[in-house]
Amino acid sequence: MRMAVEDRRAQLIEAALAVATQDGIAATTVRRVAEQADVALGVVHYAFADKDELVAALAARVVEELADASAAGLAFDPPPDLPAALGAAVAAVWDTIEATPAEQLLTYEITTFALRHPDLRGVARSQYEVSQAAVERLLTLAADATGARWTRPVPELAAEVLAFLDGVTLRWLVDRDGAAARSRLDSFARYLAASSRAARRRKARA
Amino acid sequence: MRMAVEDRRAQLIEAALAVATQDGIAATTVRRVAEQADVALGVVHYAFADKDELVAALAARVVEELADASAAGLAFDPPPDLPAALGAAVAAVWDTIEATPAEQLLTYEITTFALRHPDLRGVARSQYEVSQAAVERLLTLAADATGARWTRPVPELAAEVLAFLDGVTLRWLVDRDGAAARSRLDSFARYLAASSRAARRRKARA
DNA sequence: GATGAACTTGGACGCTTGTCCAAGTCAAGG
DNA sequence: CCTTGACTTGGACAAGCGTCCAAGTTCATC
Repeated sequence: MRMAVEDRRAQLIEAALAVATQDGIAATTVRRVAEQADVALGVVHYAFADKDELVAALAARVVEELADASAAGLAFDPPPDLPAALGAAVAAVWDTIEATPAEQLLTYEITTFALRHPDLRGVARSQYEVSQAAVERLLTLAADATGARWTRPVPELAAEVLAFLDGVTLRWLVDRDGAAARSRLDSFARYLAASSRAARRRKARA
Repeated sequence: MRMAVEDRRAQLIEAALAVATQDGIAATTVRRVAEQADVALGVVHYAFADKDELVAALAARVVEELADASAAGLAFDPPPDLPAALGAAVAAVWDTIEATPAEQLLTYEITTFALRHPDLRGVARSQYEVSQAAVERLLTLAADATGARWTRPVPELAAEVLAFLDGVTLRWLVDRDGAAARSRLDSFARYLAASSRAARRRKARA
């Protein structure tokens, strides 16, 4: 079917994402992408100058998806106090992760791939920028909603949360022990709550 | 030069390790390995039936190196108390990591690679088994040396340490902010120390 | 010194990869 | 209707890949 080149690009990026999610970056060849999109081989090189350009677009798309998923993680139940709110947030985030192992694996693949290709270093950086910002928002929101305050800088806390979450996720991809992962996250959530001061009844101020 | 087939295998594994460390698994082709070892192409297939067999041997070698590095991390200064001991241990481990970024990256690459190839799943598992055991030894040793006791199961603590360390390392590979990494690890070490009871003067008992 | 097993050599093979292009098809504007 | 620019097609190309093998070399053993 005939398409405008920008629409074609979008379609091919989705196709590349599908292939990469299923079989990894290494298996994401121009031909596989064309086949997935049900398109002639030449079309791909009409829409993208290089394979590198396609891969870069794919990487950017993965970061975008990461941002979407992070944003979705911000919706959690009405929390009574900070510890409970953190627990709920952690559970929500983890549910998303546990439901999408292939996407998580692809994220790590993109990271290592980017580290091997200097021109994609920016991609790896933006992965962390996006995630860091999302966690900061979540921490701030949790504190605000419960009227508590963090006793340490939120960016530092967010970086630690992110590191822990990354490590737990990667290990879970290997051992698939969801219960262990949840327990580790809960433990960390309790630690985190220790870096906050409870509300002092000034909830009605705003 | 003529060699026994097992020596040849060892040599080729080292060559493969060198190539993979420098340019990643994707760039680790049979030809590159042969060239690195300064050996004819056919030699590789005389020593290994498959490329898969070579890669499996490489992966095992990386795990082995991980074990060695972990063991080396157990040697740290005489600690006065547990928090200080943990700080010293963390610093020692981090020094090793920061000195070998390419090796760290390769470790993550091996993990994701193994996750994409079901027959290598065992490799990914043993990466964690080795690291987990090393961290457990380190935690036990630190407590023993300072006469303190952990108030939570060591395996749980070790798993959390490992997750955090993994996450911090991966992020450092991307942003190369060593100061931030150290600060995060210190923060976690303090949290860890909170899961211990100080010595009660029964040091002379043993 | 002859024999046979162990190891090396260099090249060939079929396949997949990214890239490229001439010719064809389509849709819109004059 | 015809022209023009945009998009598609199918195949070709060289390079790199893993694999294989027949012939050559080396070395220990008898």
